[in-house]
Amino acid sequence: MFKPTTIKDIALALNISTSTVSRALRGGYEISEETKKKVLDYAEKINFTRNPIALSLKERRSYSIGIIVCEVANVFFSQAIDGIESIAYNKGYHVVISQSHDQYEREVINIQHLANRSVDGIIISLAAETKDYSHIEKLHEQGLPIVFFDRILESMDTHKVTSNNVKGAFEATEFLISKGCKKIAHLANAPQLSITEQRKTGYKDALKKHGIPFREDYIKYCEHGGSMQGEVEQAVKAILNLPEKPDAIFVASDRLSMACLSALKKYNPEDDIIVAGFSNSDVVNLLKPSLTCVRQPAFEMGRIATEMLISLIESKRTTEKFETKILDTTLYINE
Amino acid sequence: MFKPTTIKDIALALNISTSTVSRALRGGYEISEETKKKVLDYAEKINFTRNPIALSLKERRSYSIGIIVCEVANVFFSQAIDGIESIAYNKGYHVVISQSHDQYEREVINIQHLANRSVDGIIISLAAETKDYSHIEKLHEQGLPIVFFDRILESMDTHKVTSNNVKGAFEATEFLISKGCKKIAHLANAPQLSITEQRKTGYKDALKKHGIPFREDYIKYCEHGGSMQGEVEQAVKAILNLPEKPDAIFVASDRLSMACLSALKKYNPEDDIIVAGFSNSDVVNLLKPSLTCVRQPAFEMGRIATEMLISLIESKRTTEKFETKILDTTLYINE
DNA sequence: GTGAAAGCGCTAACAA
DNA sequence: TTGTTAGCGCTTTCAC
Repeated sequence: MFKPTTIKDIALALNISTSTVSRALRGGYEISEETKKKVLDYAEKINFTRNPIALSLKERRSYSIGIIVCEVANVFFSQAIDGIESIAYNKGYHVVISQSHDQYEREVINIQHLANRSVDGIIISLAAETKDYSHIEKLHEQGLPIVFFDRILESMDTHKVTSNNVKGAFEATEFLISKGCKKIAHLANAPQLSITEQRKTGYKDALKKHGIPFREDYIKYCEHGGSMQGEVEQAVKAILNLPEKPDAIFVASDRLSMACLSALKKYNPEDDIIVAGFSNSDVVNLLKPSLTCVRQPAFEMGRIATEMLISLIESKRTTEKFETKILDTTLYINE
Repeated sequence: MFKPTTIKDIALALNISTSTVSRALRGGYEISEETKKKVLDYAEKINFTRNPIALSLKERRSYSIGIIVCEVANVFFSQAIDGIESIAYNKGYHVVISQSHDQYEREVINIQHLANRSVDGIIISLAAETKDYSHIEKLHEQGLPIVFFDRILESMDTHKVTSNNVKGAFEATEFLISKGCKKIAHLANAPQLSITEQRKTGYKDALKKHGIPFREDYIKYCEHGGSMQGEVEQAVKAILNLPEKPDAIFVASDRLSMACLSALKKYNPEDDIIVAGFSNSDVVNLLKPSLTCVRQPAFEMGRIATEMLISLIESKRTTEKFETKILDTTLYINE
């Protein structure tokens, strides 16, 4: 069996008490340089590290933060994770990643699992399916620090980080209009998501500015964020079968964008539809059909969310003022 | 502060002892149905879960497994993670993911962090940079269960899972030959990786079978697995500048494949080079230049590795017989 | 069938 | 400056 050494072993070996060892180890005040050095040297020699589990139990915190995203196989989220890690590491926190796969049930299980003090706080981007938020609200009321990013819960009073979805969507749509498109469909994420509403607003604003009438039937939603088999294909087919076939599609997410291109390749060999959409993919310049994309500052969003979370965790006062940071997107044109 | 309820609270509320509560909660023998029901109902009502940290301390195990990959933003690894999760969840284990970013230093830090009993075992795919394995060997000697997948450490006696890299590389290379290519370069990963050697072997075997002379200068290595800025571009340029310009490239990994296509698009507008390489990307059919790819059964590899690891963790006997599973790849042709 | 008590590894009063 | 002790939340002998 894997049996690590404990401070007791050190105490025994050095013939001192465990509390002395403990004090020496934690940089300690109230301890002679001599004993301290002795302990540190020995600890170094046997490659000792304190048992983080015992530490957690004692200090009632784990120095780890939980993060819940729909999936890591999504460049936006993996970049955000890198941003989160970059801060967390420096501040001595460990990062525990879990995936909801856009399913409500998985989100509930994961958050429960993380919560019960196996993490000190949570950074979350909601699952597409989630409509009921009580599992999160309950924890929040109990005092668990929670920071939202990307897909946020507007109604909850805590820190939030998003990108400027309205503006991003506006620019993408306006780009399509500038290309001469007049019949612009919108392939959207689940309607209950914050980002869906925001991106839809930007889309509508752009249409309005350019005098193009908005038509509700030009929007097709993917209730499961595109994670359900055939979901996106269905939606794209529906768009292609619209009474007046669109000449462009504005797509609301990375996953949807890729699936949309695949579907178009399959069902629209004429290749007469221009696509613009949210995507942080790094191979976007290699794609055909091509994709003009709205890029979110994912890494930066992750950084900021983590700074916010750690500040929540480490602040004694519960009366911190909460803020919502909105970061700008950039349009990356591919033709 | 976040203050979860404990069995003590339940005991107090129900006016019984903590040990009784504990017994009831864990399905217990030696307990009356009546008390058991009472406790269970109450626990249910207040949505109680046992503190996993206290449990870990007591049982000397965490019911969590650590996994170290170079990066999650890589379809092969994210699929493998999904496979790992699928088994781990069912067996009651939590999954802790960390990324080495192909850096030796990060790998060491991560594995140390995971090891000290905050996980019960580790599944690892080595970082491209890693040449010294003592950080892993030490833990292994101490009895920490370790399973390798993908990039394995041949010399360590433990369970391993890989795909049939030799065969996969052979098929990809043979495909290029079947297309009439005679000057096939090889864009390779770091030379110390197990997969690099294996894929190179398959490549050489195919050349040999078809009477094409192997030339060492046709192989370009990426020491950092492509994670270093400009690394792949350099290598591709070197390939393009070979005295006899190649008519095909066999690429050794997903990340390298994408970067290679980007570089080709930029530096080889003639588009007269056929590329085949390892990749599990799901957008591969949308790429231009196109990429014929060798797909690894990532999900399955993750599943198997996890089953192996959990069997190691749960077996009392240290004298288990170790095995190396080799799974077949499939060639996915794109033209 | 149930409770009291010890202990997992560590820290932090409190004593000495 | 150092040691003794209690306790973090839970399980598990050992009594009753």
